[in-house]
Amino acid sequence: MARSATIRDVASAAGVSIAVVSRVINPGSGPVRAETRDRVLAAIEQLAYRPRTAARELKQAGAATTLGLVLADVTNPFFARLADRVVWEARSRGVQVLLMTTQEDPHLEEEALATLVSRRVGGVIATPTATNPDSWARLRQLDTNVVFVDRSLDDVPGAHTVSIDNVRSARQATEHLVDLGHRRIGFISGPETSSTGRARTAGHRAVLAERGVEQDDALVRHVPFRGEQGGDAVGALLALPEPPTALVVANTAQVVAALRRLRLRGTAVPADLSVVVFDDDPWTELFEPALTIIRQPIAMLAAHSVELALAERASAAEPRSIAVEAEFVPRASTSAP
Amino acid sequence: MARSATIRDVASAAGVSIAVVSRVINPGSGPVRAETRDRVLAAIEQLAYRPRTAARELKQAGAATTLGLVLADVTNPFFARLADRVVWEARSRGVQVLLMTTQEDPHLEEEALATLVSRRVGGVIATPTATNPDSWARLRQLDTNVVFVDRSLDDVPGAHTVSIDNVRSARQATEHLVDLGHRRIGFISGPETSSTGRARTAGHRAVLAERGVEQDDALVRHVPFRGEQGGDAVGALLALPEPPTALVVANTAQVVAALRRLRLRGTAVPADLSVVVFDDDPWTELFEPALTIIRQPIAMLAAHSVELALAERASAAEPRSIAVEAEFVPRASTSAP
DNA sequence: TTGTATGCGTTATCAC
DNA sequence: GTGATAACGCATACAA
Repeated sequence: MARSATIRDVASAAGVSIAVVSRVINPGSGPVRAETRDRVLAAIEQLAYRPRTAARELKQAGAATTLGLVLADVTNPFFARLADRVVWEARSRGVQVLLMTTQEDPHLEEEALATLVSRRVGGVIATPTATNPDSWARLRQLDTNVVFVDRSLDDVPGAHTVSIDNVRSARQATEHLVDLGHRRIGFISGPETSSTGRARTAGHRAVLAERGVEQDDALVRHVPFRGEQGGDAVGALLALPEPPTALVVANTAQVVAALRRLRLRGTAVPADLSVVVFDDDPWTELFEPALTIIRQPIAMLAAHSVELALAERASAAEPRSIAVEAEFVPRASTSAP
Repeated sequence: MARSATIRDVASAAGVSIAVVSRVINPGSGPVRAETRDRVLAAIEQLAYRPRTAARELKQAGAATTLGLVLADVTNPFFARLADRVVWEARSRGVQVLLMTTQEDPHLEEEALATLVSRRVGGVIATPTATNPDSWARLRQLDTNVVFVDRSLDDVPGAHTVSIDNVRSARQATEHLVDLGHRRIGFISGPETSSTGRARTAGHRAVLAERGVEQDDALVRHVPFRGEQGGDAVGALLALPEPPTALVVANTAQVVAALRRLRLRGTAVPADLSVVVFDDDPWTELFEPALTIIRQPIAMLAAHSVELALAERASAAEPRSIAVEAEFVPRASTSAP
């Protein structure tokens, strides 16, 4: 309850000036006699003094004690695990993470960015929902590092991007199915406005073309990241006059919804339908049958993101685009048609 | 790149003093002529001015613009969903959330608390790992609201607690199984040092006593929240000379590990073993057989936690202990032995 | 209704 | 080695 100790309290308790205390707190910022330092440290200990972050941030503008993490939805296990790793990486560098969620709502995203601006965070890592050009621009204008992870958006100059090689992973999934003999492959992907959605369908289509498999646009479904439309897409695909014999769920956010629909319909996997999924949760292995998955190297995504977000902010720095390799894990949910 | 606008820039651009700008920014803090306000707002807009949070926090000490959320592990879906709701509740009050994880490591927890102290957060919501008496005390000493959620620890005077009624929920699970005819019920719970672990085993034991079912300490396993010991506990229970015919996994963090072991052993559920689980993830319904669960009202836990964490800090305020009701959801994983 | 001046807790620049 | 002192950006008591 007593007003907490300030640098001044420590100074007078140790019988020195605040300048000396400051030097003790920030080693290397100036000379302090060993004996004096000990006295100061004792006073600090005794008063339980902790320098106020707010004051520090105010003083040294370029601080970077905080990182903004703007996720669509922490409920999604993929994002949750990403958050976990980001927090870990940041902490190991003495940086804290401000977590915000957009629920895929551009308005909320805008709001999040505004507060991030107010806070002058060192950098922001985000799964962008929409191009809020003004907001992102304002952030960049403050010379804040912007890192898009998992997804990315065009039209945001200067933003870094970290994701898996989506074209390649989609290729692997489709190749796997084509090799098994499938010719009609349903593909549920993210919105076409998202780089992720575009890349994954592109990889898929490329393989079909190379293998001479007939393309049918009705088999490719672009589904929003949020909501239950993953289930509807499954329903629509299976209701087709010539339904698919295999399915790739390439929209991480919709995996559970899609599988729930499958279970509900009593569709036998892989007997009636082979399934590959872009998601790696412990439960995908517990699922019956164990699911064939694309495993994203989440720790690596986080490491690169934090690295870029906390980089020395040279405004001229070339925006980087990092693609890490995902792992294809064949399990029991895929078989010959 | 240009140094971002300050209140002074706005003032001179609008041809007024900074005091006026401040009043415009904080409505209700003083009178401003409508016409003047418009001019100021225009300048703010034009300069893309945003007041710096650091400066505000420094000035008004009681601010509460930030909330600390100290979780054991965001990878755990239960905590992830809790985080999601906490962020939501906080945001709706204009408060941001600083996310930190302890990985059940007292040392990391201590570190997290230290930085929270430096930041003078409005309150902290935590799933405490160990009693770091000094750390928690220092926090309370700063008149910071401390809310323990899900678990709680004794020895931390002044801390609020929000959780489900663990005794009651454990009772329901055990009653359900006893009603089905089970007499040997395995019980995997959290550490005995955690209030959660104690309450759940207490509820379990109370029912056995009431129903005249023989108690066997070998059937009750206390397992740490972190690691793979949930699986080992399952193995140990099934290796008993007289193995259980039913199992309650009352350690939310160990649910997946326990089930994985079950799956690995090929134990038939519920034929060989009925299973009740303290966890409500979408996938518990997708699991084969669909799991009988205790559904925790996560949104409510979050709402109460944020409420308490952001409450007016009257240091004399009575520490509150809120218990909300969980829902028992019988599904296919439980049957007569 | 508006403006001036002071302080919040630090860091950093100088003299000493 | 150490100590005054001036910012940092904002809110506010008080004067005008």
